[in-house]
Amino acid sequence: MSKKEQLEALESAKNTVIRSIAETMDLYGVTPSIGRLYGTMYFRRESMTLDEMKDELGMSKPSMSTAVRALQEIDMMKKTWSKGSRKDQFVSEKDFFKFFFQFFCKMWEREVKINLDAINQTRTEIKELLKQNDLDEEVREEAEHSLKLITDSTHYYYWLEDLVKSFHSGDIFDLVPIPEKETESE
Amino acid sequence: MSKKEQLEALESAKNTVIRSIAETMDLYGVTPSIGRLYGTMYFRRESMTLDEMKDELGMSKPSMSTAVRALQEIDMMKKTWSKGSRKDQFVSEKDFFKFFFQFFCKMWEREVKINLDAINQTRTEIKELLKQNDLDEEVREEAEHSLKLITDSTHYYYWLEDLVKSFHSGDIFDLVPIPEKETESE
DNA sequence: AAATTTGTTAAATTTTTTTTTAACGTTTTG
DNA sequence: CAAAACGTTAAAAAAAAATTTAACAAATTT
Repeated sequence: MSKKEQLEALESAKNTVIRSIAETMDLYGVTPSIGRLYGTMYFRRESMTLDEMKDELGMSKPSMSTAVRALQEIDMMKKTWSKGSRKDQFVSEKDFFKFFFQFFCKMWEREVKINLDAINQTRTEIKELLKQNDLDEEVREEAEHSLKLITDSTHYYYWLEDLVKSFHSGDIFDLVPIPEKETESE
Repeated sequence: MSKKEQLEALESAKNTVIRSIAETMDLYGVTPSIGRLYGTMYFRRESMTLDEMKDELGMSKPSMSTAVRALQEIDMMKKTWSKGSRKDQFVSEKDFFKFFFQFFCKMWEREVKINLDAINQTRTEIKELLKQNDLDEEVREEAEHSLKLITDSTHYYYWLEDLVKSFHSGDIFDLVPIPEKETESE
């Protein structure tokens, strides 16, 4: 078996994982191309430049530029200080735990903030409406139902906030411990 | 203030929350239209038919049909047995806790399964390659690196599996308790 | 059994998103 | 300081996704 064939066998084996990573990354809101880029870089020890990426994936440089930015936004890629080269260098985040916590905390915090803001505003408005003394009975009943519904839902958002805290603090590992190594990330 | 104006004020107040729900639901992989449908139905006490939905949102019936299916897939909507009507009736899931657990458990289980399957296959292939006695040194080193990388990553997937278990069992509530009511869901 | 209702699938259209090519501004190098 | 390299933005093209209209199949009613 020639060296070339050996390399091809290795590449083929790695591609299975690259594809599965790209496939499941749709859950993190990235496109298949971006997922493929991450999967490719996941196996790299050294950093890559935009030009290397575009050659590797057979895509344009602006696409790589935007893909890299998208991956940086969800903390799956970091710009690393270029040694000799004047080009930007990037490395993939290989610690899935780190990624997991950063991603979901950010996601849930956004969900809590946007919805609690809206709920608070709506609650104020409904309470204002309920003050009206000429309020139609049907409207009042409807308004009270809506008010109760969103007020109840705040419990969920507060709970989500607490969950994020337990992720940030690392308390989650008391409940679900990490089997071995990789504990000392971040 | 006329009854009509009162109703409009209430609708306007509710719309703030409907919009915020629709906005954050992109995190759950649904389109804005589907998010708006869910937000609309969230405030409804009674079930809705496809025709009522299409009138309410000003969209076509096939769109409602597919939207409802998408929401059912992420457990945000249920078909409810029609009383008098022969049309299908649907109600939104209003318990966000229930939704949260069903959604993320399903999501994470899928991620674990797809990636562990791929990793196992790739591990077998790389180990097979490493058995070759005429293996080029550079290829061997590269193969061993890849093998170590994916083997380490299994710890993450096993941990994710455990996390899902603690969600399913309810153990998560020992760590992050629910403030008040809504505890007895599912 | 014919006609109607209901939900879904199929095809066509529209809209949105992704990707590329071209152009630009900044920095570096000679 | 001119020329080249680099990353990004802008505009155009291509691809993908969402939406609608049309057609269909199953069930129900008359």
